[in-house]
Amino acid sequence: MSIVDYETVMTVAEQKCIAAGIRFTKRRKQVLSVLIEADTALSAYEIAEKCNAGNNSNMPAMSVYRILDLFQDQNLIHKLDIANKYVCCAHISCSHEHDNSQFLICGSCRHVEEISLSNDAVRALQNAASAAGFNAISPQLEIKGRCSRCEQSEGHAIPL
Amino acid sequence: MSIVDYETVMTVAEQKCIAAGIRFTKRRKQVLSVLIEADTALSAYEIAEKCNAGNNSNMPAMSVYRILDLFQDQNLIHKLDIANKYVCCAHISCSHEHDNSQFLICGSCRHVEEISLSNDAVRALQNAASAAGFNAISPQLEIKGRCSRCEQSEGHAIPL
DNA sequence: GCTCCAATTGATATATTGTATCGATTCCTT
DNA sequence: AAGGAATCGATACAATATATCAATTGGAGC
Repeated sequence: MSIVDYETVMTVAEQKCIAAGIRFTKRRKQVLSVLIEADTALSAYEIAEKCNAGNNSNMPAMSVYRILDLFQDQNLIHKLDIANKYVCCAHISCSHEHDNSQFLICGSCRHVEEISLSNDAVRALQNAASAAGFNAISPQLEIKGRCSRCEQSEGHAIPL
Repeated sequence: MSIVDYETVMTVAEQKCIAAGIRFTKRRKQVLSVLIEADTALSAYEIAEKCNAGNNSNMPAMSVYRILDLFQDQNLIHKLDIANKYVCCAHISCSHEHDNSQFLICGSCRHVEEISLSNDAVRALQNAASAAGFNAISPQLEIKGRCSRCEQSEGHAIPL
């Protein structure tokens, strides 16, 4: 994140929560705020730490997990299963709906790009899955890789 | 697994280990054996349990992790990062080399299919990655879904 | 404003997955 | 048989995640 306007995202998030009949509390604002400002994926415990950095706040990891679950239900954030980390949805403030998400995750610096695959590519995956007896596949795809920054500093020494 | 001939796989694995200058010990045979006979992905601790079921064997989880690392280096097994579970490579006894692997993972029953994507599909993914600044992507792709068996018994009630 | 109820949070315990470390043992080479 | 590397045993601990139940908060209706 950090490309998108902070205020816009917070506002849209609040509206989404209200529309869903849940509260956009101080705790929840804190968590979302941390994720918006992060430029990498964060673990639940890292989010808790950042919430507690400096302030007099005391955010237990437990609460973070609860809030993360809730935000996932609202499609405000995504969990990256291959990294056990969480990112803010890059499309919160877009007007159009996104019913699928693809992520590129840098194995070195954990930087994450949320991309959009072509319909052809998605269809090719779905066809391959169907052929193997999986008609339903997850709308979320996670691809591990190495971002150009890390590739330059590391070369090809470290395998993916 | 369990489609492929048990003996063949064990023999090939032993040869691979010898060729790599490492031993194919009793412990290692036990672990590989469990993975060959499993029809789902297993966690390290599940593997340890299965090794210890019935027998007088005492396989510590620690040893399982060590052995899993070693087998991964030899490309005999794969770790499914989105599930934190391990599967036997479906191509151990194939003669040709496999430098990439794609997995379909059933979120309900954990059944795993190791598939081969078309070159076109792989290229489409790589192009999308490059466009986002990731020139190097992992040769392993994991796709969550629901196998036809579970789809029939569950319907579409449970989201992916 | 007050009350009641549901939503939210606090607090603690515990499960699951994985890594670090170091000494003991095994096994191959010479 | 001895030396040394590979393997294993044992213990500790870190990181991620879930379960549970009591306490608190915040609105809706009176």
